[in-house]
Amino acid sequence: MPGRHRPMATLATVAAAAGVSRQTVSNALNSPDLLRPETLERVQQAIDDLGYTPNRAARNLRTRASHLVGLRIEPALQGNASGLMDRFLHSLVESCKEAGLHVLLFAAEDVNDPLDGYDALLASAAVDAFVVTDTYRGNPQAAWLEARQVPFVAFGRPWAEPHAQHPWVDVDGRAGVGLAVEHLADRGHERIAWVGWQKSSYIGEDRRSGWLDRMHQRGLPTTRLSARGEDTIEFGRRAAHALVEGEQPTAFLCVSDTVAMGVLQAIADCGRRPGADDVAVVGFDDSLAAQVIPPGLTSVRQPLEGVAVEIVRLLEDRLAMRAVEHPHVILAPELRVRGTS
Amino acid sequence: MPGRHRPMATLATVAAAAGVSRQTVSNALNSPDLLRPETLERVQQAIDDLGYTPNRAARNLRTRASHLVGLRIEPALQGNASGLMDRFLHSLVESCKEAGLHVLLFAAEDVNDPLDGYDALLASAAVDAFVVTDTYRGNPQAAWLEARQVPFVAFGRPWAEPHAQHPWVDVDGRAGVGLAVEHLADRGHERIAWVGWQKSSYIGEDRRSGWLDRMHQRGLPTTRLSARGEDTIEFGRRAAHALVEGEQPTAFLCVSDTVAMGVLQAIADCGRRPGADDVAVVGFDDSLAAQVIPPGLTSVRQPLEGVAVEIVRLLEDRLAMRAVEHPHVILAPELRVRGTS
DNA sequence: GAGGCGTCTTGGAACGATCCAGAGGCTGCG
DNA sequence: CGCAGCCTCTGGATCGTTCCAAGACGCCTC
Repeated sequence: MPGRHRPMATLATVAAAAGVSRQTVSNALNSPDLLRPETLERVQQAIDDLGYTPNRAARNLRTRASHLVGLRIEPALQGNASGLMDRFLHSLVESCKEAGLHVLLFAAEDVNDPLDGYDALLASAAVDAFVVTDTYRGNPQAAWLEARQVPFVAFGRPWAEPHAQHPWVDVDGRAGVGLAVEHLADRGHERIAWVGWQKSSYIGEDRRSGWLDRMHQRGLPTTRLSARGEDTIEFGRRAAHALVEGEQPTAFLCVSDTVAMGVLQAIADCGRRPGADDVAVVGFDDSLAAQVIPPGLTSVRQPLEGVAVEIVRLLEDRLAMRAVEHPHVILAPELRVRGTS
Repeated sequence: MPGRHRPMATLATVAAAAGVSRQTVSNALNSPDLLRPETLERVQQAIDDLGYTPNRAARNLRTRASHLVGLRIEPALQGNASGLMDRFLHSLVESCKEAGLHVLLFAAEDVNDPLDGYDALLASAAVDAFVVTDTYRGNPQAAWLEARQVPFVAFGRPWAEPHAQHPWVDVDGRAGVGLAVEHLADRGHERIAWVGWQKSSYIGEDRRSGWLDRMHQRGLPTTRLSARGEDTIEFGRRAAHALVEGEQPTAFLCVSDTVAMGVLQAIADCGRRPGADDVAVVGFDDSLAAQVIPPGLTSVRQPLEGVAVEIVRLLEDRLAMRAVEHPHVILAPELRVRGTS
């Protein structure tokens, strides 16, 4: 690194300038109430004059804390995750800032190993904690991190082990879909179809249960109104065509915006226009595409800003070693109503 | 931070275990060729046995380098930037990993101050370098950072000062649009309209020049075939309607996917189908929406992976204080052909 | 066999902060 | 007046690594 114009000020420099000892300067920063006001001001003056900022590395070494939070960045998925991650990341960085933390991104050597990458950062004490995001495919990370007593918070429930004790924050997909059912039913729709993911997807089944339960609650039919498949446009299209040939639903509730795009195509194939012509479509994720496609896709929006806030809150508890009784937060999404419904 | 099960191994621990001095262990890691093979192996064995990893903070303190690269994350924009950032970030993290660097995200207190946030990280020696991304609105950061001799690389040319000497990497928007003109002309289109951003946008004018020049080169008309406005769907729609009423272009070349979405809507308004019906549309950015909207929007794709690689390469030069003669890289985008053309 | 050289190894110092124990001045109480 | 106790401030030690200068050792040469 090229040298600075002035040699960087240190505690000792400031101490000399203020005519006090190093420790006094340190106290001025970390426990100002220990100083006599007069001394404090003198030290402050010296700090300002010299433009002093504590050296991170030295502080980290001594306090054994880096105030960095590691986040493993997953390969950009083609579909739904893209765009979501953007929003989440920004909120997370913002929330971390409030807490005096920074976000350190890292990537795995081996993408398929969900543990890869964590170890290295941990062993070198480069980060204090982690935010774990890809819990949807099981969460070996949680067990691994917990065994090592590493502070971390997961975005996403431990579906496979519902009683896991580690802190997590998640979005109530089920409630979100429930909202959508309400919305559609209020507009007079009765045959509301579900276009979802495979049974093996915990998240997919959670969202589906929101549809199923609310439909039953309102006394609406669900038989032969449900399709399941992968998260692709193509699947959405095929599923919609099949459903139309069957029970002729008037509304399609989709597990993701990607699938919803396929459904929209299928409707266009039939020469009908969603929103008008008595056909409604609702997606999930409020992706950019949902906002952009005419006439605007109604979609369930995840409160990622809130998720970030809660994650950081739990992280702070954990870092401060405050025991929290039930460190689990489920946030309700909201419905963004647009032209397709 | 909660204590580990075993107290973390240190250089001294390893040295004791291997029966050598601290320095020898350090050499085993940093300049293994200084050691006799036999000694090296013994040390290696001890390192493996104890699961030793050098402590980052201590190393940072001693070497005055953090191997962290700061990236200021901007508020998620509604439009084109979203999704792009995702792709870029991932590539950057990946490239940084190759170089032994990590990416540290930070946010500004005051979003409107382009310098905010850099100072704090710099003064505390938390990062070694920066990647600066928002050069499109002028780049006071570049001047500021350069004055402080801080290593950094910009993503985006210094439009306002073309001869600035700091390293930067950019995408050749002009060439990308040129590609699109070729593509459309090859398909027989002659009246190809430009739907772009305001004259005040450097990037917008750069892209437009690609259209203008290539059109002239091929002897195609451009008068009354150009519209300029803001980056919204609504503008795209209005502009397309106006153009259709005028010169009746058969193809629309758009400065962004967002604008292109508006153009697509306008075409649908007229009851025609892009791709079929002799109307073509091309966008810019290859956003998620472009991939998802039927029948697929042809779009210019920025080589963000390549951008990240080049940025890190320049960053390494800079960090190693290697003088590079002309530290500027312009990468060519490619055209993703889809249904709309 | 002494001197010189190269290879390998060593202990001490330094990076810049915080922790710790204790010194000095002041007040208040017996 | 003496002493405990509080407040304020100090100097030394420490975190774990790398830099530095010098020591130990073996080998070659004269």
